Amino acid sequence: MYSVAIEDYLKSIWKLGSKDVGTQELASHLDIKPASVTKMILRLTEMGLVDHTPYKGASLTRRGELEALSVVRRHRLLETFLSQTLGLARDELHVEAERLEHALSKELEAAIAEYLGNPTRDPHGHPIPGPNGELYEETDLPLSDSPINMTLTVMQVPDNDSNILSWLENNNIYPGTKLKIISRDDFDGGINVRIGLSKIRISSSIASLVKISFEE
Amino acid sequence: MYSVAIEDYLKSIWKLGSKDVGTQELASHLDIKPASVTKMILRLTEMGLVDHTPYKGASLTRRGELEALSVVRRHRLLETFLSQTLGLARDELHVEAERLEHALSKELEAAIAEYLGNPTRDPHGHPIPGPNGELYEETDLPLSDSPINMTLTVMQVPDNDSNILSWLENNNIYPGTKLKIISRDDFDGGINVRIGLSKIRISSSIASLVKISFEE
DNA sequence: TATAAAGTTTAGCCAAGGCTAAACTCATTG
DNA sequence: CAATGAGTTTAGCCTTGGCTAAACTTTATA
Repeated sequence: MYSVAIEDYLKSIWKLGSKDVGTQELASHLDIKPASVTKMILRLTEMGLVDHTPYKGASLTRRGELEALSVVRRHRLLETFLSQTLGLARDELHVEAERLEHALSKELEAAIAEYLGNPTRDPHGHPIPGPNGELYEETDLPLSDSPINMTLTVMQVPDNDSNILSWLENNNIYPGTKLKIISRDDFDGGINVRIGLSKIRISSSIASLVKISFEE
Repeated sequence: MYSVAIEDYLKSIWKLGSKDVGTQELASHLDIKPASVTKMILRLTEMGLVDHTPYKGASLTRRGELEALSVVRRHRLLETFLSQTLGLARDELHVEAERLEHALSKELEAAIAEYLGNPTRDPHGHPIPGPNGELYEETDLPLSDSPINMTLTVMQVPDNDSNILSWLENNNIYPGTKLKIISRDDFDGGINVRIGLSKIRISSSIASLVKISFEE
């Protein structure tokens, strides 16, 4: 069993992408100082969870990646479970799962997955890694890059910003929502969309966090 | 928010009774060394959670007691929740709740309590403290001290020993079970009981951990 | 009542995981 | 191509919460 701190580091590196992650980038993501990150990265390298090139950055080894996926799996299963059983709102899920994920045994993880019918998406539409780190190919596209005048299905909303999330919720945007882009504003990339009968404008920064697919 | 370690100390002191708890007793309950306990007790005293008389023992202050009750509440709510939703067996509950209890926010605690209809007993029959530390009077009696030839209702089984617990379960002894003591063996205090159609013998050590009431 | 045993505390060590301040690297860019 | 500034690392410190070994109390017993 790895410590909470180690699990958080691995999860953060995983979220920040497959390429080398910089010390500062990681530090701000974890809300700690760069010097602390360097120290921990050395330990993680020692443990074989991370590859580190000084002054360049760090990336997960296969072992580190599997551990990160395990944390992400627990997180997303918990979000799904809390949503289904307690009916927590989408914008409350993240913060609760964030702490519980570190206290979930393999057995309880399995029981929850079983109870939920082994879901592959959490309530935000994010894919849930399998018990051995299997993660299906992501084909969802950012709404900000999507074509005009096609019917799009929202597949994912962000999970970690409850302000954005409740704004989206209030505008009926969540996984499953159908919408159509009417036009794009040149000056700032904001888009105007139709959802059912209403039209709303979505800023490009938010639109880049919403993922869609073209399927029915 | 107190650390996991502090919550565990307070819970242990609470479980070990209202009188002064000795260093060694606490150490063995927490499975750490006495010297470590002394050090932590000094910190807890400093924090106003514990009263300590050197070479005599420690007891909870009111603040410490309230915090302990909060941990116990979370633990027992979690056991109840995991039992209800996932159908975990009574002997699996304790160990899972033991880690989750430290990661439960006030909000989630409230949501779970609400979902369960504010239960006052957990699946082992132990009373669940209220949100402000309210704990109703315990009137349950150890089975080992109970009178012969009366119909008794099992109210509580232990929560922390899965061996005993699964033995009891296999013999249909759990909260709600009706039974009658047929006789008591003088030589070791073991008792012979009738449960429905079957008769079994219960050792005095186990019988002292099962609590009953005389109600219907 | 002196002393041994049992229990408690103190002193000092260690690892984890933060921090600040200072030193170092590296990619610019004048 | 030297210098500057951004980013990274090192050095050294701190707290938490364990540990062992040694010192100290208290209690029980001879």
